[in-house]
Amino acid sequence: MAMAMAHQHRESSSDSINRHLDAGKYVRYTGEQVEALERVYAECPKPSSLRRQQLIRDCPILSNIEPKQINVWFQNRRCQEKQRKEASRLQTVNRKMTVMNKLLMEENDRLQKQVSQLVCENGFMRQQLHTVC
Amino acid sequence: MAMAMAHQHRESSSDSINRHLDAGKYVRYTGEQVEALERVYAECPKPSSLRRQQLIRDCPILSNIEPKQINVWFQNRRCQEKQRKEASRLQTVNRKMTVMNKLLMEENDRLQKQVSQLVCENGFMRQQLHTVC
DNA sequence: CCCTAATGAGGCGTAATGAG
DNA sequence: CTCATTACGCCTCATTAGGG
Repeated sequence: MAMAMAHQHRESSSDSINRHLDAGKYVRYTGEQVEALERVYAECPKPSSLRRQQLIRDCPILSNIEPKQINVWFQNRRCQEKQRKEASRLQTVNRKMTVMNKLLMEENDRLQKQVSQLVCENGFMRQQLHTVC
Repeated sequence: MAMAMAHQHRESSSDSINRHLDAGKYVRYTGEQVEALERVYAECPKPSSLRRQQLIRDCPILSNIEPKQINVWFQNRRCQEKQRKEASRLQTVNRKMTVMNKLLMEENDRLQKQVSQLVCENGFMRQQLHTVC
């Protein structure tokens, strides 16, 4: 019945490569492509349009990507870095604060004890002065 | 049973039918649409596929959106909330830590002064005891 | 630039199916 | 029957891409 039909093989003719070749708009770039782009990004996160065109020319791996897409890639890449950087900044600040907090509490404790000690000695001496006079 | 339903729906509205419908690709949903979706989201961030279909039926504003798109909307919405929540959590923790830190430093300061004071008194009395004996 | 819609990859749970 | 496999649906996550 319907259940049996359901398990017939569905025509999955959408290989990622075919998708790219026909009218499919959305493509994942290959590991190599991303790697190449990342290498450029590391040196220059904001390449000029000239630089981008050069990139496409020199790098055969990227030749099937449109200049506009390259531009979008860099925009998205910058955005991503910004977000990650902010997140990790907050994390770092957080960690440091935690450590600082701990140290302060320890110091606080130490001072508390010191105060008690001194107060104690103080009282003792005060008493001795009284008995002497 | 739920599976069977899902498959039936899959069969009835086959891929080929959907193809030409998503010819006009990327659309921003209107304020009203988003508002309606948000209202549902507030109560149920993860509606079942049945619930989503209901939603489309009851809500004329959403009738021109495909079930799949509704699903995508909820997925993206959940993702967004998660990110925002995490970010604001970190901010909050940070603020609290800052306050805590400040208080601790003040307390520390106070204790420092108290210690100096006590040490001073202490030295003085020690001297007095010496002169007396 | 920013926000967000759309897509692909990969993981998880489970119903269907086949082998023993 | 049980156990392993597998195909499917749904989810998250990261990524690509469209428009304001």
